[in-house]
Amino acid sequence: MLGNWEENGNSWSMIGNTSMPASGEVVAGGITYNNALVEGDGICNSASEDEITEIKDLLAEPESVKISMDALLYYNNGYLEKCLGTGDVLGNEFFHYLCTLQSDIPLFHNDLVNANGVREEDLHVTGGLSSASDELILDTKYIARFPNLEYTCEGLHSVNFSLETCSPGLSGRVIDSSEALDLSAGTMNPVPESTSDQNVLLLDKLTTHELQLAYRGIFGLETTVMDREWLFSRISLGLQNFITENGPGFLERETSSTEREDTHLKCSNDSHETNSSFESCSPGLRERVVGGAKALDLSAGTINPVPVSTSDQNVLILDKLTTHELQLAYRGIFGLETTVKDRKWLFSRISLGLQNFIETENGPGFLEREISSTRREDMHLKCSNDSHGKNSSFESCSPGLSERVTDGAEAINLSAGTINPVPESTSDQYVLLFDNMTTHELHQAFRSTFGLETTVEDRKWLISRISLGMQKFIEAEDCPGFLESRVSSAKHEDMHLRCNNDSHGTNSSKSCSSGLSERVTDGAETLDLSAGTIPVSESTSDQNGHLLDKLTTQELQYAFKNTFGLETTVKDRKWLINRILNGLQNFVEMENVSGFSEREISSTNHVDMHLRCSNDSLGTDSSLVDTKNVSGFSEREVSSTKHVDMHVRCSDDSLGTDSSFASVVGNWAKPLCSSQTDKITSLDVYRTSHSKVNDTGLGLMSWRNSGAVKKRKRSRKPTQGFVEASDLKSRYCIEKLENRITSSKDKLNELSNHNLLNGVVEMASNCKQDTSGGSDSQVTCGRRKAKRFAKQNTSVRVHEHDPGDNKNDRSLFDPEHSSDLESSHTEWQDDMLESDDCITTVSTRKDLSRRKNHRVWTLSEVMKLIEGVSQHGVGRWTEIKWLLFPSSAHRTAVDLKDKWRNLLKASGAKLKNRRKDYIGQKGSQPIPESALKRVKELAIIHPYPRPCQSRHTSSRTSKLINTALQSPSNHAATSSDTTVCRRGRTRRKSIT
DNA sequence: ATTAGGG
DNA sequence: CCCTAAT
Repeated sequence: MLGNWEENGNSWSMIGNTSMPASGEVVAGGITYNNALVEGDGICNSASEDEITEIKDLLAEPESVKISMDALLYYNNGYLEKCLGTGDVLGNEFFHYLCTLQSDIPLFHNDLVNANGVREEDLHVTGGLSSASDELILDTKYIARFPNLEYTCEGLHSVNFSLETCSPGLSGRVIDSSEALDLSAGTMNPVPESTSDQNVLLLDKLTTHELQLAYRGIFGLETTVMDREWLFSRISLGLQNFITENGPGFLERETSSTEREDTHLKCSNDSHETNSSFESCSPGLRERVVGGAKALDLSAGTINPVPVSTSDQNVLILDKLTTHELQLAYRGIFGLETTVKDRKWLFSRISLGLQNFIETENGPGFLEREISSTRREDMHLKCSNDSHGKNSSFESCSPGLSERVTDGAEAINLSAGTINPVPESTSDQYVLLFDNMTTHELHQAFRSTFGLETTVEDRKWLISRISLGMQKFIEAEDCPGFLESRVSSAKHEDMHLRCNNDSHGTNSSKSCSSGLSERVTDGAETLDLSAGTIPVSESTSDQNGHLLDKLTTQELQYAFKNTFGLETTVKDRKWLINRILNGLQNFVEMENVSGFSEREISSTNHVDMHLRCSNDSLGTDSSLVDTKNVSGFSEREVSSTKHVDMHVRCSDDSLGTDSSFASVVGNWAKPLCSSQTDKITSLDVYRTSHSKVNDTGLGLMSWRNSGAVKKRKRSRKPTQGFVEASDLKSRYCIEKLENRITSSKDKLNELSNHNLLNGVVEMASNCKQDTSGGSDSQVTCGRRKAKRFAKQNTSVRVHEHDPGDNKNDRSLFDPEHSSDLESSHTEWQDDMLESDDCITTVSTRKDLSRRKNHRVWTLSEVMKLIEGVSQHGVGRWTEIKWLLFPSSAHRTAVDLKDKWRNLLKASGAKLKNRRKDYIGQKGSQPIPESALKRVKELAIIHPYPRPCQSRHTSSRTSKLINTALQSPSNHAATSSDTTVCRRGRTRRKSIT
């Protein structure tokens, strides 16, 4: 025993270096730590007394219980299918396992850096445990019991690699310069082909849940996103970052540790051909901010609407993190410690950070993945057709980057194919410039760039970050002035930095401005943030900048605060304008790409926008925009009562015609005169309107400025339908908002002086015309139209809708909401193509109160349900609904439950009186045998009704044990097992 | 508010 | 899919 110590109530004990049995590649001379706790994401920690006790108790159990330890490990490592009865523990609780950890270096706790410069956090198994310790997890023989102490996981030595190689700082750690990544040069993507290829393949083989775990391992964030592509891309990003941070060796280690070299990976470069055409995805996308004074055109043709499901989930994820975890995430992303407690601020920063990764570090390929991650396979987005299947490879995103060498002269090439080609000359000089700066100067530059203090000493990191930041400046600004000012501030006037717009102007201005127009309302101006492509086009920034130019410095500061949530005292107008433009740009992009910002926005302001655009099969673009609760945008600190909830959706018809976009954003920034005060409550106004739009795809912008807005207090709760109609977060926000509004009118008035929002937009909408629709769809469509019409003509009435109406009346809003409010692609598709047309009114209108809304379950829905059950277990219907059907207004938790019940019947899994002749009902879509089989399996793993939750869940472990005991065997659930498991409601009932 | 279960 | 009881 080398020593014990305590920290924060946790005790660490360092024991001798001999207790770890050799098993392959044991680290020579390693030190073995007892009672190390390895968290699910691979972070090592010391075990608390309780945890040690729990594990000890567990080990004291009879042999028969040992399986639960396996289950624990499986669970911890994401092999859910091997983890029995995880239903009860699948919440958000993590389980840790206690182990003996071996390291060849002393290990300290709490971020202390030891003599070797290895911090605890660098023990992180970067690939996620699932890949890092396969053998440990897969083979329980590695779980051996040691006579005198705790569980020892021999396999853990595999974790050691991260000890050896993960490095806190780049500077001293890049070993082989020939291989090393030079952050100053390109920052991104000098990923060796082989590496990324293998990586991708590797990822490909992981289950979705494993991907989620990998995600967690990398980002330290829990994710429930099911979309594999999304996960791929995120994980890839994360790995990419680790590469840059930890040196190139990482991936190889990662790869080899998985022992999956067998597959060859090929990187197809085909995809980058299509990278460039973001604008083709959404040629006319635009968003409008409307309001008292200005219209904000946030349109970004670029980034396509990310399905709300994703962003919802992201938001939920972030939401579930503690503030401290958010701070950690922040650190992970920005490399900066933060003590900011403001969750919203953290949200936004983290979101921005992720966004930046998307934009600048990974190139268009990522975005394509984003797009593809929407699962809108049927959208026929031109821009992603060919490529998203190949999103796997980094180099396809940035062909040639891998060849880049890392000498400073190579410069920062962030262009990654198509995004923002920075003239090399510029970036070259850039890098040289930075190289000549002192660390302190870099700190200053960093501060000026990001508005954040940093104490990071790593020059390369700083340079890369600053470069990234400057890159954004370059994009957003017409330029030279900015760079020059930077230069001079860095006392390097001798170097001329030039921003050669020519080199990238091509892809920006033209495509960006398609359809852009400056809107003037009420003598106000439009802030046009639109950018057809990622880079902020000149025209864009010109326009916006122009607009911003007219603001006073103070107003700019105010806008800055609204945008970033940061107070600034910077007087430099240009800086402010740039930052604001960038920020707004980020908002747009984030909104569309990652959706993270939704949280940020929604938690403060409330603009609930639902944009939909679809093309009919005749090729005529039609658009529908439904705006709800357009109330505000910006000004978080002051108000915190606004909510912006934007959902942009776009779809193309099967003919692949371009989709058009329309959007609305609330008012922005300009203070209202006090007479407009009450208009701040415009969020209470819920108006929609329709109009047909031609294939300009842009023509549907119509809005009312605040003066035209009818104000109305929402005196009642919205109908259920309305509430349901909004997807989860907006729902929450709405409710919150309502509360706040009613409770703090005064504050609102005050706010209105600051003016946040007051616009209401009416958007034209056009019911999708379904040529394929027979009479059925016509009926449906007609119904929908009727509803919309009703809505249109009674916009405000929506709120007056008597909540006491028959519940079924929610259908009045349902379709609207389900199609307009959802942005989940899948959902939308379901709605538009399936559900909508499949809604059948069973009874005639005579029996309105009794009518039955029958929506045929689509196969995709069924699959989602199955996936949901497998993930969350039976009985967590709400959870499943939120996570997998986040935007389906129909498909309530009850529906899911019912459907599952039916699936059980159909699958032949025994549920009560199973009728074999159930089989498929005619008319309904046949469920593939494989799916039914899956259901059957799940029925075994997750007995239905699910077992009652153990009452005594005092400890996580015991909870898990209970769970494991309830389903003793995953390998072969015997009938007796099942019986044991079946102590659900049925049984209780029989007892009663 | 959510779930189980009957209809 | 609806409804209700139970929690």
